[in-house]
Amino acid sequence: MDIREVASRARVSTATVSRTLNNIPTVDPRLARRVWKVVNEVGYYPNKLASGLVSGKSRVFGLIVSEITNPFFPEIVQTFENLAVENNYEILLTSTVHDPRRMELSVRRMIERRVDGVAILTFGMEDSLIQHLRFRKVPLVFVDVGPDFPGVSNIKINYQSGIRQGVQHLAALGHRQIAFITGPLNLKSAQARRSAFEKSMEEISLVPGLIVEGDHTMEGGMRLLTQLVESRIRPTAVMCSNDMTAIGVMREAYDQGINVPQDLSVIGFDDVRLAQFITPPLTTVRMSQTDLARIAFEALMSETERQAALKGRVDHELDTSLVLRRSTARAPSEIDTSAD
Amino acid sequence: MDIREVASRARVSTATVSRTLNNIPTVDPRLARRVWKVVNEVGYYPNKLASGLVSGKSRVFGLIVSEITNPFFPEIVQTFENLAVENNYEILLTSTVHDPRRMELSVRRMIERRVDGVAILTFGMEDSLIQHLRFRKVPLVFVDVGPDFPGVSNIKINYQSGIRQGVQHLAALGHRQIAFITGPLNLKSAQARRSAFEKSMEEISLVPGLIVEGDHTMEGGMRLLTQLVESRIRPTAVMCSNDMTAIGVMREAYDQGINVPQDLSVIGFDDVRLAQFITPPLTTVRMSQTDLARIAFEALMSETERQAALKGRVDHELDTSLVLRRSTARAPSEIDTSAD
DNA sequence: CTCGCTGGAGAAAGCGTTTACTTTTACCCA
DNA sequence: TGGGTAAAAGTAAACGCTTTCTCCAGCGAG
Repeated sequence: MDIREVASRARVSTATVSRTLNNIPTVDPRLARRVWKVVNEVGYYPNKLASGLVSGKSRVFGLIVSEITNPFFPEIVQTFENLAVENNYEILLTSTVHDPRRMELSVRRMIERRVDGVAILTFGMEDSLIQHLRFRKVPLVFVDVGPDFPGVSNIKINYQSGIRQGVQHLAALGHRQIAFITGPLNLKSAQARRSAFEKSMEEISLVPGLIVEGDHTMEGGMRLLTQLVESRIRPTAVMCSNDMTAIGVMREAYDQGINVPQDLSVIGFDDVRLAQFITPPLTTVRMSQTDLARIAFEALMSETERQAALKGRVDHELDTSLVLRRSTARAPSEIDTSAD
Repeated sequence: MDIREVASRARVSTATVSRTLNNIPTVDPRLARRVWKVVNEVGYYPNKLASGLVSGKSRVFGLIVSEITNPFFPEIVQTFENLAVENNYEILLTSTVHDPRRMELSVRRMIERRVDGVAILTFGMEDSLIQHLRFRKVPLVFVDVGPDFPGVSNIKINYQSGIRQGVQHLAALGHRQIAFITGPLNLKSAQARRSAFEKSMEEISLVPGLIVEGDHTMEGGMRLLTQLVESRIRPTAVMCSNDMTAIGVMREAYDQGINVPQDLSVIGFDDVRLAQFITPPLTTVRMSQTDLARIAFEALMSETERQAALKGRVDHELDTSLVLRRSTARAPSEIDTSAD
């Protein structure tokens, strides 16, 4: 069943069928009705491969993530898909699983399918790969790390705001010894979070002395908690560069009989969905995944719809903010002090 | 840059280029080398829309899930994607979010993109929608609920094996009052799990008296734990129809000061990734998501490659089994008894 | 030496749309 | 009534590949 069949049954040309289906307003309503009737009767579904081929727009957006199983991404993918259906796009989901070969394959797949734009939500993408996409004038959107080129947008995360709130929240609860477990420091985003922590501490005259490098995994969190606990000055609170680390910290604390939050307050980062599911529910800095996805999608849309002439780099902002749950409490030392 | 350009630069015909790219063995190695050289030099990426159009195979598999954010699915999607890249497919991911309109859209999108097969991992798909796909001879694979038609495969889950292990594990720990929180009973899979529980209990002469209907959410688990705890006979262990319910149970137990596993043992179902992340790590019945994905993908592949003539319904089996973690322990009543 | 094969390469016909261009139709005004 | 114009419908040429079919060269056998 193709457009010609529909055309002949509706006694019109294929052009008219095409125009009808695409809601071009110049077609006579009576003809349009005839076309729609046939379309519904025979269950005609236009072939997007064909229309993409001739129109030059596939109506597919690429979405490159590092790992689909990373709890940070499902929410993003879901939101992206919601927006896609709303706007008649499909999404081509690709993961790099931290493998350079897969990264390369990702961009190859995107190009071969002729996507109309790509959101790159993974860190550490080779510049040369990006050039392949730029060379073909594919609209791009990055978070944090986008290169400074026309046609590529960038979503700037405001790490400072949320992390400051976290630090001040802890300080208000009487914590002075606040540790910070960073992410892998080759990641720009991890560096930015650490800097935000340092700055926030210094703002209120606390010294950010207890900073250790983690790796954004639960195992890392577990390992580093034991390390922190054994260190000379033992922290009463620990902030983490992401939620998985915080979850590892809490798990190890539980195993060592350290009570969260009574003995130790912990704050995460990201506000991954499962932060609500653990016990106690994790106080964390939210970087809204749905907002992130929406910004990325809309950046792609507007860049795609825009005529080639005035393509420019557009920056977007995403704020972060603390969400209070139950993994933070008054510092234990406070009580000690008052007991002295 | 298209195939003609490559052909002329390599001084061969487009047919030869096409054959070279598709590894058709009949092309002279010297010509092939010339072609590859040009392909690499100019960075030629064939247009899959065009090749899909003419060959009639898009090399895309559809994957319909209920919600991408449901912790059950990310692992499946990831595995599916891994297999897809290995075999030169793409995946068209679609979620129904429990909305009939989205379901309809899902199948429409699949058809319009001319997918080569669809894995339907969501429950309660309208039969009429499925007909649309069957009508177009799209290979289909279901889990549990596939209709009995040629060309549609079905993955049968063996709920009994894992659930029996769970029950016997609890019994061996001295539990007699074992509750079961079901899923929404309009789901076939939830019914099957309940039946498996009943049967497993009866096998060892325990009465499956404490069965309550849940909804596969954490909130449901929380609500039903309080209900169970207040009931006439209080269970010492509870098995749940899925992990989210179990997590809700554990959370509520924590809030009520009930110690897991000392006061209450809990067993989940699915072995969702985050089951390892909570405290204590959840003992649960594994239904391997990677195996499920692999079976589904391979079913689609073999059905797609198979010549139309001998298409038949193929059934596949997926086993379940208990994975021991730390949410189960000796029944508290045992201790009481021995103290008497 | 010619005939018949065979294997490899090229020519060209689509695949199912969109869209630029052409034709038809209808209407209005001189 | 005729000609001009604008709007709507139709014609047909792409889009970038695959694949069938044709062609040609080379080779062995009669």
